[in-house]
Amino acid sequence: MNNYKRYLVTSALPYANGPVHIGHLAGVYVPADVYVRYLRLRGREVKFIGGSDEHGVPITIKARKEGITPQDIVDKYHLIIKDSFERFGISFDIYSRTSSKMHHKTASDFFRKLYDDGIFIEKTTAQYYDEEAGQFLADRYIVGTCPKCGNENAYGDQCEKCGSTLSPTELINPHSAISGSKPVLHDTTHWYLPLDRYEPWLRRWILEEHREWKANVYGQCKSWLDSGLQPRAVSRDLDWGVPVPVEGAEGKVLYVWFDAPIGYLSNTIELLPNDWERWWKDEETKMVHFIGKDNIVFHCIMFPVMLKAHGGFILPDNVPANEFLNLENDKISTSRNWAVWLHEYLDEFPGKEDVLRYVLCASAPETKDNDFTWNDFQTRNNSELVAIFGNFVNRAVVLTHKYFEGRVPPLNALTPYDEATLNEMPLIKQSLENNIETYHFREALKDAMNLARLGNKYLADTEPWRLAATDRSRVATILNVALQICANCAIAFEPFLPFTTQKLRYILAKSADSWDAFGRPDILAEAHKLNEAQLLFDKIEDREIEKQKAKLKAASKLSAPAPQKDACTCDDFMKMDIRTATVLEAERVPKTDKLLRLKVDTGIDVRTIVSGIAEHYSPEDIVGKQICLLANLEPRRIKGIESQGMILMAQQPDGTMRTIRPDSPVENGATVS
RNA sequence: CGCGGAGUAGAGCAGUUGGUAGCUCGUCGGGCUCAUAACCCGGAGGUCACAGGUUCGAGUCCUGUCUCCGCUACCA
Repeated sequence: MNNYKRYLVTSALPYANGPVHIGHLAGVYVPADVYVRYLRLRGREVKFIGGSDEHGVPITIKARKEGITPQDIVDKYHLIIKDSFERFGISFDIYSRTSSKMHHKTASDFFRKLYDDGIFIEKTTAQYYDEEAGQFLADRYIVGTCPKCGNENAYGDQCEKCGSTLSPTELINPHSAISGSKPVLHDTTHWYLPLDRYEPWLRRWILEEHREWKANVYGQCKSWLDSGLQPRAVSRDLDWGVPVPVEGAEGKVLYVWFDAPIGYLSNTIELLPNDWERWWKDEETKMVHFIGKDNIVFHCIMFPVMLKAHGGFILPDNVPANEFLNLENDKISTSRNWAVWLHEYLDEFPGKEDVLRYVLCASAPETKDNDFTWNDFQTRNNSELVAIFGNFVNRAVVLTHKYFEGRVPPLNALTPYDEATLNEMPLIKQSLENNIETYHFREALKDAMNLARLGNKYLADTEPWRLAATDRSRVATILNVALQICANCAIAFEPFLPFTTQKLRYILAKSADSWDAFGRPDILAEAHKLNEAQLLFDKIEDREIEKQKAKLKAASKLSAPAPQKDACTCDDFMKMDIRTATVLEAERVPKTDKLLRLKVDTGIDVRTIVSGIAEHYSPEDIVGKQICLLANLEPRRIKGIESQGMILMAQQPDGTMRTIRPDSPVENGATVS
């Protein structure tokens, strides 16, 4: 199984339009770092490649919004990200960026090679163009009325109200989400990677030769392959990115998903300008991509096809994709600021890098989405790191200082129980190795913790403190065994908790051991002098946790009111006929989640209104209630029902809605101004 | 809508080829006192999402249903 000579490990390139948060860490960087640290410790040749992904539309939008250049954005976040990874101990051999010269050249050459080999299909299509902003619009940045349900805020690719998939040209009254202007259709030419031509090869490579891939990865690939692959555009009309290296392709750049994975290659070349080929072209190199589940198709379908089409490159041996981490029962969201940011954590919990590494690894979303809570963070620190691991080391070292002046006592006659305990260590080592090599990092970490548990149990069962006065020779043996377990912990935890093991080695006055020493009962020599005991971990108090919870809530845009809209004139407002009305009847619109069909008395007539409030009001709640109504809104058919007006609702930042109504009943049809 | 993943004790997870449901935390009881009131032992707690089916036997295989997540904005 292990005939590989070296390992090339990549982790998904974080997108440089925001800092790194715990979701990124748990999904990708912590497992990848554990893996490479383990490999290095075993003496394997390994390179760990990372970098920022700095191209793509969202960065240009963000820049426009903030009135700065895309380069300003990526410079800012690249630095924050790179710095926070370093402080957190993510041990990249290189952390570079896709805006680098090397990457531009590599990606450009890569594209050009495929172009010259006639791999691409060239197609000209009509796309919406925003003349005011001077750019073509991605589907998502075109907003208009859904032709199927009448929702005015449907996106160019999908209507979120009725869920139907759309193309931008189907939208009624389309307008640009960037400038608000009406987009026009312009012809544009793009290059497509014909994934379909590689389908038979992909089927064999993945479905037959890589059955060992994780269920989520394998299943997703199978699903894509079974539904048939389509050519995929690899260029975009945009002025931010790697220019398409073809005559007459001005104003076009490589699609960010074509460009980004090449970043792994560029960054390797940057790291090893004279030696990179060994890592990308030699069949004896094992390439592993650590990613999140949203990236599966790009790393398992697109990038391999790119590498295959280019020729001469090895392919990934495995793509261990993780699921997502939630935070306090809600999705992590950059835009809503619902996240724990790494750089802030590092500032607020100095010296506790390993606590976060531990918690994220112990509850990593390996098989399904998982939830990070601050309470869980505290519990894992206090009842696992402090109580099991830290406490065991402290007991062993304190006892040694107390009875043997801090020198490792001699190992005298072993009891069967001593031997059984020592024999456990190689078994734990074996299990830990198996788990890491099969990407089961949660279980591997549990193995390491079992070593500390073994130590605590050993001390409790042998009770050296009771024998101190009567059988010094026996106490010597017990403490020798306990200290050997400590020394083993210093190796076992090294991939997971590098800061802690460094501290532990200091306490043991020991330089780093190789992995081969793990499992051995004689790592520490007799009479070896230890340093003073110090605590590996500190308890985390309730108030620190409460502080974080409060901070999260306060920072989240959930609690921030929406910003003020652009100014409007009095005339604009007076055009609207807002009046009071009473709900006479209400019923759910079948097969919808959000819609209620209401019959209301407006004072001038009784009319039907379809309103998207079913998630906030049940029909019984609202019948008989007085409400305010925008009466002269153009009628619109929603789910086949004509809606003659709109009910005024107050929407809170968390999305919940309440009706607006007079504080005491008024006559129906009273005008509101 | 479709496709993929997930649904196992209060919480977080493991259950490989079908053969007595396990682990960690929490909880309750006991022990110990070297240790950051930490540690060790024991108990309680599960109709393995739901409904059918195959089988001597199903958490595991088959069929159907429900819920969450992804593919589909920000984003791992």
